Formats: sequence, C-alpha cells, structure tokens
Amino acid sequence: METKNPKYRGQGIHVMASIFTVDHGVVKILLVKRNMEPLDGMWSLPGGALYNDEDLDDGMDRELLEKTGLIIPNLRQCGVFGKAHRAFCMRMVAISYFGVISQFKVEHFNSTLKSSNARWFSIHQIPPLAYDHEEIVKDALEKLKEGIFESDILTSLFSEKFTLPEIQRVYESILGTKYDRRNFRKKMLSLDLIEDTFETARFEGRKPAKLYRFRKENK
Amino acid sequence: METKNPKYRGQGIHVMASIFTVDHGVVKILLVKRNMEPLDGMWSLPGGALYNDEDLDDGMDRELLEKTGLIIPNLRQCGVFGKAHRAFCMRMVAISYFGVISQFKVEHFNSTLKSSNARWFSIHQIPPLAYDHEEIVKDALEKLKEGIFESDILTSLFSEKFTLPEIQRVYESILGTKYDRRNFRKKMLSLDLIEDTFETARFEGRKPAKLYRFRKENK
DNA sequence: CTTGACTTGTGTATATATTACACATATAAT
DNA sequence: ATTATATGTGTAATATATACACAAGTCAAG
Repeated sequence: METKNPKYRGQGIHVMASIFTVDHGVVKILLVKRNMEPLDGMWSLPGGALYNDEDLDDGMDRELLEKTGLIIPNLRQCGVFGKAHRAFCMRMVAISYFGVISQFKVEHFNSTLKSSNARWFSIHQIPPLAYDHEEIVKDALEKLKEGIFESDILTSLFSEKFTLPEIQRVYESILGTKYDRRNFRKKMLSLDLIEDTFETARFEGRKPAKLYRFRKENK
Repeated sequence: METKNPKYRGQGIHVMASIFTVDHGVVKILLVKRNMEPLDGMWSLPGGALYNDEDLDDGMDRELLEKTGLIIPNLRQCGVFGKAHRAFCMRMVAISYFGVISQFKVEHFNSTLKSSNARWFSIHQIPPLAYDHEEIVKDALEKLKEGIFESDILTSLFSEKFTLPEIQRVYESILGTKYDRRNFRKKMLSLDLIEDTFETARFEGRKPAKLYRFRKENK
C-alpha cells in the first residue's frame, strides 16, 4: 500500500527506556555505551528498533533485556519524539518509556550490568548522549515526578519492607524537595497502599523506624 | 542501517486526529469516509502517513488539512497505538492527537467539509470505525476531559466573546456532569483566563448574561 | 550509668480549597 | 400587570493541605 510512495518509505520505530534508581540519596539513570556506528562509543538510552511482530510494550521489554540484561516491570510509556531529522540515516520515531528499580534489586544485577555496556549515572552527571536522548531523559524525569505517588511506581521503587523515613528520602531526592515528616507520613498513609508490619529497623537514625510493607489488596 | 533486517523492515508512522466540537449540547467528533481499499467506505479518523521530512506535529496539521480542509490550532498529542497487528498490510504505529473547535468556527467550514468526505457525528452515535479507531477516539475523549480546564483548550472551544452559562453547558456536555452555577463561575474566574467585557447577551434565558472574553495577557 | 547527640513518632491548629445551598433580578410572553 | 424562565450573587460547611513542637528510643562518649 502506502510504502510505494517515497515520501513515507523507510520509516522506523524505536523504543527507549529511562530507568531510574535512587542510590544513597542520588538519583541515577541507566545508560549503555553504543558499540557500533554511528556514534560508536557514545552513551545512550537502552532501546532500539521495534520488531514488526511484537507489541510496543513487549518490544521495550525485549530491548531493555537485550541491552542491559534487566527485566523491569511496570515500564510506563511517557513520550514520543518525532522531529524530522532526529536520526541520521532514516526517519525514526522514538517511543519513550520510564521505569524505576529499587537499589536492593539493582545489586542483584551488578554482574549482569558489567557484562553489558551498561552503567548507572547520577542524573547530575550525565555524559553527552547520542541523538536527542538528553531531551528524552529530561522529559522522562518530569513524567516520573508527576507519577511518583502512584502505586506501580511506588512498589517498584522499594523492596518488600521499608521505613517511612526511607521512602521520604527517596521522594525528596527525586522531586528535589523537602517534606515535613508528619505531613509526609500522613499523605503516604492516606494513599492506603502500605501497612504497618509491627517490626522495626534502623534507617539512618538512632531510634529504630517502623517497618511498613505494601498492602496485598490495593482495593 | 537497521532496515536491512527483515524483523524491522517496512514500518510506518501514522498521525490521527480526534477533533471535537459541541453543537447545542451534543459533543461531536469529525470523521472521514475512506475512499480506498482496504476498508473502502468505512468511517475513520482523519489522518495518514507521516512524511519523512516533516515533524510529527506538522504532519498531523497537514494530514488534517488534506483530509478535512480544516486548520485547527493547538492540537495536542495524546496517545500511541502500537499493537503488532493493528493494521493489515504493514507495521503501523499511530500517534494520536486531539483538538477542539468552537461551533462558531465550524459553521465557517461547512462548505469545505461537504467537498471532503468529512462529517460530524455525535459521540453517542459513532458508526463502526476502521482499524482500532474506536479505541483511539475513546482514549482521546478521556484526554480531552483531563485537560479541559487548560487555557489552550478553553480558547479553542469558544469564540471571542461568550457567557458563563454558555461555557458551563459545553463543559457539562463534554464531562457528562452538572455543575452548580455559582461554583462553576467561581472556578472559571479563579483560573484568571477570562475577564468581564461589561456587555451582555442572551444565551438561553430571559435575563441577559454577562459577556466575557479571554484575557490577552495570560500571565 | 549518666549525659548528649541524633533520628524517629505523634497531634493539633491554621489556612486553603471544595462543596452545598436560596433568593433577588432582568427579560419575554401572556 | 402577571407569570415563566434563566441569570447573578454570597455565605456556611466540609474537606484538604500546611505549619509547627515535644517526647521517646538508641548509640557513643565521658
């Protein structure tokens, strides 16, 4: 059909992931080093060309796995980048996703990451990126901030049990703000997503903090 | 480069617009009748293939103009539809937009619409649509509802001068809710987007309603 | 073992935003 | 003049968000 017309021949669809974690108060993003031309050796977002026989979301999962070895649930589509000449050789439109992973889980993948060309970078020390990936990252971070109180993001950011001060620090790192402890606690509990475990753990302070967990039934 | 691999050869990018208006309390959407195979004669959203040398937004404007004769400012990107087999012949990803137009302006375009295959349909009486366009429309309407109090949508929905009851009816039609007159007025004025003209006009009632206009300086 | 430093846990008062609600007024038709 | 209809307006009640101070559990130092 329409592919006959040279005006729209040779288009391609890319999927790109901005994966964030928070490591000791520092927000980091996962980047991979390109190992082929063009832009060989440059850092870029993990991602690549969508296959013809897979859904967009599946293509994103596959590309992320191929490029980094990571399987990250709850990736969220967050943008489309379609400037005419954003890629060199052909017309590519990039569909952008973001996801988060807890520092706890990151450690399990350390060896995987080493064997790929992937590395975590503080979002304040991002190297020059290929194509328009800097713009994509910036946008993804905005979208992460917007959705950070939603349950799927919340559950991805933390492991099984966690303390409220711990959550608060992570939120403050990502959003770049400070919360009053009492008001933050009130807000978080009012979401009805977490419940008391009646255990305690030390987070940063001398006094042990109460451990919470996600509620099974997020009615 | 990557086009050599048959796994991702022959992909294409479509742009699709859901254009809404409100006609005497009825929310309508602009559809066009297909005039070629496949699905010849079926109703569908205006849209089509992106050209290689144009930005996404420009492609949308062009397609909308070609298919309907309308130029509609402030189209807003609102979704991506990328299921593997949503189109028949090749792998197409659709980038979806929505826009609104005031009934006042619609009337100026009546002749244009007749010469194209475009027609307005009540969103409660939408005919069977080509491909996955029904899903796209549903999503676009949701996104319209979410953004309806933002200035660009508001200004597109009305002509120069308007009354508050008039705005209220349009909002109630789109959102499917009822507002208290006093509270709606309070909310609308608190947005700082409109100002009193000190003129009056009759809308539906016997008592003339005050005319408002958009503020030039939307600080 | 007492004291000091540090971080956690908790409740209330204030301000802001949202919701609910009733009557007087301007016009057109009778 | 009377009636019908839709408009314009203010205040009280509720819900939500913000501001704020002190007691308690642990560890380290003396």
